[in-house]
Amino acid sequence: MKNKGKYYITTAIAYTSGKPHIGNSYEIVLADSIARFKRKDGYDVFFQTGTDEHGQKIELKAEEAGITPKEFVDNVAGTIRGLWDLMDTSYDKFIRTTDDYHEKQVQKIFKRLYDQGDIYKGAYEGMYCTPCESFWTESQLVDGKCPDCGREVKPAKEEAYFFRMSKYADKLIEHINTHPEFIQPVSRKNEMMNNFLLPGLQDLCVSRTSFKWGIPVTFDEKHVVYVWLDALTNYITGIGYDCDGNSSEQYKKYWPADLHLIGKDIIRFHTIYWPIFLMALGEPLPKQVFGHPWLLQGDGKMSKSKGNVIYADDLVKFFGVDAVRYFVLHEMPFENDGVISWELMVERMNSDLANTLGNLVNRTISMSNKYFDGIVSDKGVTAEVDADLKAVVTGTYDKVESKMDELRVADALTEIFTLFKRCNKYIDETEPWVLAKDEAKKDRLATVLYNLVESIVIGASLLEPFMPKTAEKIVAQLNTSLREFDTLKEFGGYASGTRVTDKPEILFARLDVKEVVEKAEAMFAERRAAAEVSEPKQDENVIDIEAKPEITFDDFDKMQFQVGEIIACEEVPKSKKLLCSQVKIGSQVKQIVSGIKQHYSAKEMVGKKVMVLVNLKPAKLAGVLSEGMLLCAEDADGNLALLTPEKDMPAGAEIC
RNA sequence: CGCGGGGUGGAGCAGUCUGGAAGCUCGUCGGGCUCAUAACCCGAAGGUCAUAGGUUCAAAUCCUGUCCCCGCUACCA
Repeated sequence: MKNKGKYYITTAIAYTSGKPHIGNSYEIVLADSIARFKRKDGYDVFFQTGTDEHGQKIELKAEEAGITPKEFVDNVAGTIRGLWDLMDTSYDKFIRTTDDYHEKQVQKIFKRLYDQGDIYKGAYEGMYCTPCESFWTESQLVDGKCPDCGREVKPAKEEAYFFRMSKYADKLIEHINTHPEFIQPVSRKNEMMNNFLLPGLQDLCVSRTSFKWGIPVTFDEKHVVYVWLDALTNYITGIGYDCDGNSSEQYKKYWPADLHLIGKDIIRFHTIYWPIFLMALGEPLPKQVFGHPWLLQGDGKMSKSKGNVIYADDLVKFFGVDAVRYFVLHEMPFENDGVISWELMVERMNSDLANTLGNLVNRTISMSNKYFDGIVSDKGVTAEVDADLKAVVTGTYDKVESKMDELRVADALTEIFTLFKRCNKYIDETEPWVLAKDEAKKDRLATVLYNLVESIVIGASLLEPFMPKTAEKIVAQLNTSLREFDTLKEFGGYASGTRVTDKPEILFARLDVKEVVEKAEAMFAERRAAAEVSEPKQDENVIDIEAKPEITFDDFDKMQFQVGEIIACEEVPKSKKLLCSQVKIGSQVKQIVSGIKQHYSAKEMVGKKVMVLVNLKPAKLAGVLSEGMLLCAEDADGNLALLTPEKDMPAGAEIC
């Protein structure tokens, strides 16, 4: 295979806040199939993946678990790496953002960008809600109050470091315009341009003081480096970038990356901030960023509380590694999200893997044994039908390669299965069992079987990057080895006279949908039960909420509660939650908007006597004026119940 | 009028950028075959491409309006 040059591919590094589900694991398999394909296709490939381990969320999770952040991420990073290995991925480097060399470089980079004026110290100004410890912009405020808790906010300043994005915006726009392949798929390019670049880039806050679990800024210890600046640089630190100019040979060879493979949700970071950071460092930009779609669970939302989250290792247990690889690669379309469900998984497994591929290999080997005692030889007795078979088989490599060039992995797989389907058809066309009955056609029969074996070997060789173990198994049964890509346009490489195995192994057994679904249900039920055990005393009937500060009687006395009678109620248009009620309180009628549509219909509200906070300052909700508040009790699941007097009381009665 | 994505035969999707005879896989029905994992091969039925208009010789594809679904955001008083 001639060397086609270097190819550096990366996945996004996985955030170590918890075990990734199948939707998150998809990316590594996709990247792996591309990396393996490129390697076989003559590229000098470097494939990097890893974990992103800093940030407030992790700090909190660790605290909940009662361990240090480092212990927490060590644990999760181990799980993630285990999953990647389970999926048989061939990464060359697994980087962790807590690795020494990485942290050191991030600190140097931060310092350098500061020294050269790209990062400056400023103040994050906004409205601050003390109890929530959150900053809000004017536009986020609701009626001048904290959108989270509704309490007063006050203007505040927090010292922070900012990156001068605006300085590089024009250069980036220019780059994107002159490199149409930079952002893939193209539809994302417009999104980035229209939403962020053209309206004008804001400077990015690149340091935090609100938590500790991050890389400290060397010259200002109160601050830690913003997670994205930390995380993105893994792509260069992982291969030996040095900020002082002493980068490794490896870095000089592989950078810039040929492909950053990422989820569509983080395209902004990779196509705007990351290139700008690189510009500031004077490094070349990655050649391509591909934002792949998501794999979603079809039968209901994945949720931990429902206990129906599918993990890669669950699927592997049921179907085996290669079947799972095949499924995620095949089912994932190019631009829109894909669906995964147990039913679809079984369907693919049965029709493609068991019927088309497994059965083809099995029947071919069986016939060779039955008719020739396992010896496969080319007797050179051809017929017209052979030409089309050979054309399809020898033409597949080009088709697969061109699909892979466009990163259309699912389509590439389909091309390979077209080859296998063509083989099945060939068996029907040549009818070996008929040939076998006629001694004079023995040589033709031998040739037919030879053609099949040869076709299967070529198909298996193309399949290797996607299903490595299966490809190996196939050629092992045929007593040969996988071919190099540059031989795949030639038909006839299989050594005539080779003996295939006499006991063909079933590659993929057919599965029963019902059985699989039942087993999956059982597994989820078990998982739910285990979760309940490990979280004891979450007593269903007792709810603890966060304590608020103590108040005085005077505080309490400021609030005026009265019984109100709802005399009319209607839904607020364009709103999912709001009902607008006319409430009679004494002699007056107030209009009150409440977020209870999901629990009460407008009709059943009418006539109820409820507890009302009367002297709340009026506010507009979804454009509708609300002059008070109906009081409700809320349980842990968010179910609401209106409070009504235990005995009938007249509208207007004071509650005290 | 918050932002974005989507609505293509029973199911899952492609095709939409760059208009030019509606395609793939599964399922269903009929036929063929028996080497094989009840697998394989052939054929058929089934779609007004959400909907209403417009541009065009020609629209799933471009433009406009409407309806519905899904994320995010959000009004949780």
